[in-house]
Amino acid sequence: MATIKDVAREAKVSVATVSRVLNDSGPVSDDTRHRINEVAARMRYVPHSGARSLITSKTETLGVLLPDLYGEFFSEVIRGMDDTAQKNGFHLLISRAYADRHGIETAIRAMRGRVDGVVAMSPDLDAESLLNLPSTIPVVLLCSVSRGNEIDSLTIQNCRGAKEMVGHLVARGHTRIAIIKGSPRNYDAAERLRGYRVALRQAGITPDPMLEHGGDFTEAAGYAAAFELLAQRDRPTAIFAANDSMAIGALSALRESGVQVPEEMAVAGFDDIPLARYMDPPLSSVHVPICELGARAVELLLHGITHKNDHARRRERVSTKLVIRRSTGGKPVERPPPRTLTREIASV
Amino acid sequence: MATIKDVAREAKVSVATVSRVLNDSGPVSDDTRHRINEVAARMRYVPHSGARSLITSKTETLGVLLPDLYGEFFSEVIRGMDDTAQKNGFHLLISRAYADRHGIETAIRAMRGRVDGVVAMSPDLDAESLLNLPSTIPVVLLCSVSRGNEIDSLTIQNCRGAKEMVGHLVARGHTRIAIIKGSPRNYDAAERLRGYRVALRQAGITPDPMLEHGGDFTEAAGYAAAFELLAQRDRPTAIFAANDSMAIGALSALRESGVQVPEEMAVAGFDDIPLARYMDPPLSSVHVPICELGARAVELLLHGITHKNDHARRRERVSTKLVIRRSTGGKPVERPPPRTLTREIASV
DNA sequence: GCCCTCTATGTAAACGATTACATATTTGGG
DNA sequence: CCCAAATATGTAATCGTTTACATAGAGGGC
Repeated sequence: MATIKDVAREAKVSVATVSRVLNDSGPVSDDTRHRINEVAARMRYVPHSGARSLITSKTETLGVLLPDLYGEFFSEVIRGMDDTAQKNGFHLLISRAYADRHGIETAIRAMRGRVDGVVAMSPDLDAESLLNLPSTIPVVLLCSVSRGNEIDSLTIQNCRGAKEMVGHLVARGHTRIAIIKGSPRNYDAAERLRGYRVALRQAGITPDPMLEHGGDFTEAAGYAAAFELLAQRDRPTAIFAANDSMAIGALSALRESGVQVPEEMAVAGFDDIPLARYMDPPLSSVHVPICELGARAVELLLHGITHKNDHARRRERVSTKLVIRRSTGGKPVERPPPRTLTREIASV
Repeated sequence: MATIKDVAREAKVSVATVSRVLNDSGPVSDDTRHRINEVAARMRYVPHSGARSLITSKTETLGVLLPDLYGEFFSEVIRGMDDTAQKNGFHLLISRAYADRHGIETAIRAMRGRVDGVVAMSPDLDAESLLNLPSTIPVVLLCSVSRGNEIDSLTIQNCRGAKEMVGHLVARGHTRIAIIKGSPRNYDAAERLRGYRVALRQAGITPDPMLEHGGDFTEAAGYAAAFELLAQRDRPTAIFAANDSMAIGALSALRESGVQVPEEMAVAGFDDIPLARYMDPPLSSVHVPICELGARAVELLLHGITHKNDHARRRERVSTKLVIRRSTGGKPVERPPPRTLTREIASV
């Protein structure tokens, strides 16, 4: 593979001049500049990033630490991150890591020298264990906060979103509203549960432990939970699932049980994954701009990297939006946006 | 940040000895070994990977080039890749790139020096344009083949899978079977279409162009396509969608149109995403082991990296499995696997 | 007791870039 | 026409590793 020396030799200049052309630093005559560019292109020269990072102590790479993620969320958050990173000339080094202290620390160590900063998604509530990270590099915490710690963090407006959704159910006359909770030690799950309780209290309803059912964000969990809720003596009239996957599982269970949605049971989710509107009935949900979440996380991180010194630590929150569809008996029918494909759409 | 020199000074040895301990190369007395390990741990020393890769010309990082991907596929394929990579001490540098020649080439160039090999997913049919890549590093092509080229490739058994599904529909008595095709220039889409046609011909049915409807793998496309197919004079009795997302869109459209599935119209998908079984009715599909696909791709790549010289080029294919549920009027009800959560499941 | 072979360690040269500093050439003002 | 300033280019140190080679004891066979 061609090195800068090869290019220099071929163009009959010194390596310094080649470097100047490539980085556009220092003065070079137009003549030499063109010659060097031509030679570099011809030889398909690409600077060795390792060598470069050795001397500049910059890698132009961001580390991304993710826990085990379910479909839509994973791809969307990475999409947002990658777009923003690429726009700024950065690469993404992605790694799945156990969300516990040891896992994250190991992963961050393994990345030292490879990255200029890290976005760590650790929805685990133990985030405060990240307190004394060997945080010699900037870190942005995604979907969790580090108590009392000097780490940037970015979270979803979980509590507000849940509050609004439950408020909507209350407004529609429901008083026995169940929740299918998210994974036990999960930050998002905890916040959504909090929002649920706050909304109930605000409506003068005392949260009933029997109506708070465990879950783990999977369809299977929602499916199982719905059966159990149905079997209760004093059955709820509405189910708020902490994410869409569980809501979809619940819908499936209700269907099998012959329970009409939304007439006999209203169902709501959280996340507003693309599929939500294609459910039967279309699922009311709390829209989360996942892509923007990723984008913003990278922006925060990049800011932390460039302004390493005078970078005030921040905590940001991306806002959610209530999306009401038929599963809560909301608006009539929301049609998916028409799309013209091979032929015109005839009968919509 | 601590360097090898710092450790050497602190442990009162030369850098060579430290290096030997860290890489377990060459003889070192137990005494010094322990001392160095202790010092290194205390100082939180981590070797600078750039410097290391400079001299060893290994980065222990794999590049992953992905096109715009939809949810489930994306996360699963990365899960498989990351697991296998981590097991072998490798990192993943992930980048989304336009699937065309220019995009891939640019992306691969940008990765030079950063990675030891690349998994490029370019479902675009133009894959043969990758012929004369500056392929100085091993490349594995995912979900596409490079015609006549010396590049490893790994694909899904699309044709066989589609054939089996359409065969199943035929076996159930359908003769007018429509297909909602995938994205126009997509390899998987083309192969699934081919399987569809082969199956029809084997059943003595001549493929009807009117029954081959365009699509692009999105729910919206399936939704729109279903309406159009319904509006046809000689309506099909079964719809085979080239992926599950479109099948789900189609189900939604059929529901709105008051068409009974599977009685009036059978529906089948491809991919078997987790949601498929929670649809109404549960969706028959062709199961694709996406995670394994990613894992196998990395295995192939790692083999290509270690046996750079005597590595015979390969083309592999991961096999699919027919999963029949109610949407094609198949078996009775397939229950999701029971899951024990907070409480025991009572009434399943 | 000598020499050879291990074992343990150190020295210094790479690897491929960037960049401060030095040098050579041109330009222009007086 | 001379000198300073600006422009163009080269030289060499440096970043943090690995590793071939050199060196120095220690042990053992004769």
